[in-house]
Order: sequence, then structure tokens, then C-alpha cells
Amino acid sequence: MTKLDTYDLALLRMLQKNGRATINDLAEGVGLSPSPVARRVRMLEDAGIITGYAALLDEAALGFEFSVFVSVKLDRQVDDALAKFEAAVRRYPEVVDCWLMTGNRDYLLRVATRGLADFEQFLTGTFTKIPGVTSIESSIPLRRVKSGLARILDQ
Amino acid sequence: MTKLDTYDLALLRMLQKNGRATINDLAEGVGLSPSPVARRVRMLEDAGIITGYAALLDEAALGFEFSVFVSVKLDRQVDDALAKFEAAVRRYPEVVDCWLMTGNRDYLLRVATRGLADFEQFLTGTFTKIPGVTSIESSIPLRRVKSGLARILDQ
DNA sequence: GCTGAAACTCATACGGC
DNA sequence: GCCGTATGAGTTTCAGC
Repeated sequence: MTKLDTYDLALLRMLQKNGRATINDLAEGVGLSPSPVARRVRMLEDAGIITGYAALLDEAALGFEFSVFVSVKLDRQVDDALAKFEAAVRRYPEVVDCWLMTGNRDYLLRVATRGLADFEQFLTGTFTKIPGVTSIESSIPLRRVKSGLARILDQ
Repeated sequence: MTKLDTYDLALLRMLQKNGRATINDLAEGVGLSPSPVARRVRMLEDAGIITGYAALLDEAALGFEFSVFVSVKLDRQVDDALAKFEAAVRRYPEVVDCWLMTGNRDYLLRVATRGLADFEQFLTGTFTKIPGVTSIESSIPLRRVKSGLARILDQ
């Protein structure tokens, strides 16, 4: 991995705020001509620093207003429990985000559904049926205060 | 808010996977000519369903490998504690994500830093100094299993 | 509300510094 | 490694259906 200079960091900051910024926009923003900007952006993509681009969707506007944080503990006895659980989690669209935590086979998930009824159906109908899932604890958020994608670069 | 048809949903799905997909790509994907696709995308933006576009950055590649989930409880006595806390949280680049939870003025945050040392410095040096912050509980994740931005549309 | 074509903007590659 | 130009994509608008 090559070292990033201030131009690269400025480009990342701009692209994090607007992933559809044109090369010309970026060039003007950082004070270079379009050619080196295009080359640098391609470098950042090839180096895996920019992993992709996405449209940001308003979950509430799409009807998925109801998020729940779910804490899950897996049974130590069940073989391949982690692998199977993670595969299932990746498959379910309801699970937006999932982290493996330190400790006792704990996972933290954010599940987004249309409402409490849909959430309950997901939980009892499909989620608890994943082999190895033992205890489940749900926490309900009131409101999202800050929704970052990744750490915003300093300065 | 107008009802979304299957073309709109297909466009959202494509743009969620690739926020830089061209109008021509999208047109081919959904089976329309470029003109109506451009119009529909603009409509989705204007309606606030697409709230923006972002480059997805690899936090680890940028050196922010160390994430911590922080649970915070605010003092009921302190006036404006919530507003001040939220303003601070929005200001700190270390705080990537923050949710107000149901219950007793609880917040759940994800904090991303370069390592344990930086995290400790952030916690003791700046975070605990926010007025009203009483109890803090940290949980350390091992690995991110799924990193969604928003609920992926069904089907 | 879609199609297709024309005008314009943007991206990419290359020669020169 | 950057700049400037030229060529080819991509975008946008408009007339016609």
C-alpha cells in the first residue's frame, strides 16, 4: 500500500460526501487538472481503499422505519454454528449490519423491518430457527443521531 | 410520496449496489431507454428516497481498524444534555454511527480509531468531558460480518 | 410516459513538459 | 507527476408518438 498524500485524502473526503462527483468537480476541488485526478481515483479503487460506490437510500421513506438491535449468543456445542449463522445473516435482507463481538460467540445485528409485527415474524419465523442460536436480546432505538458509513477523515 | 413501481425499485436496487452506474447501464438493466431512467432517478432523488451517493471506503485500509461500540447514559439532571451530546457526537469524526435508544437516555455509538490507545485517549480526553455523560460501557467487535447501508430491497 | 436523435458535458488516453 | 488536447462515452433535452 502506497502512502496517501493530501490530494488523495482530499479526494476521498469529497467522494465520501458525493460519490457521483465528476472528475472535473474533484479536479476543481483539489486544485489539479482532471487527468491526475482520474489516475488517482483509479489508484484508490485498485488499492481497495475505495471499495465501491452506493446510492444512500432513506429507509423510512421506503417503509422500513423500524430498526431493532439484536444481540445473539450461539451455542458452543453446535458445530459450524458461526459459519452457518453468518451465511444466514448475509442472506436475510432484514439484517442490515452484523458484527461478531469479543466474548462468548456473541453477535450484534441491526434488523430493519416495516414494523413490530414484521420484526416479530422475522424473529420467530426465521431467525430463531438458525441452528445454534440460543439467547436473543432486542433493543429498540428511537432515532438515529448520526449515520456514518465509515470514519470521516480528519482535518 | 408517489407509489414506486417495479422499475423504480429495480433502479434503487441497482444504484444501491453501484452508485456510479450510468444511466445507460441502468436503462439496459431495467429494460427502458435512457430518457425515462434519467427522469425516474431524478424523481427518486427529489422525493428524498435517494438521499445521496457515497464512495465506500475501507476503514481498515485507512488505518481505522479499531472499532468500539459504546453505550452511554446521560444524566437526567443536566439541562439540554441530549442536544449538547448529539451536537458533540456529530462533530467528532471518531463517532461513525449513533442511535438514541429507548429507555433511560441511552445512546449506542460506534467509535472508530487507529487502535486501543487512540480510543482511550478519545474516551478519557474528549468523550467523557461532554456534560451529562455518566456511565459508559464499551464492547469490542472482532469482525464485521455484514455491512449494509440500508435495508436491501426485497425480491 | 416511452422512444429516438441531437447537442452538450464528461471521461479517457496520449503527447509534451 | 502534472498539464492540455482530442476522441469517444455518457447525459440531457426535445420532437414525435
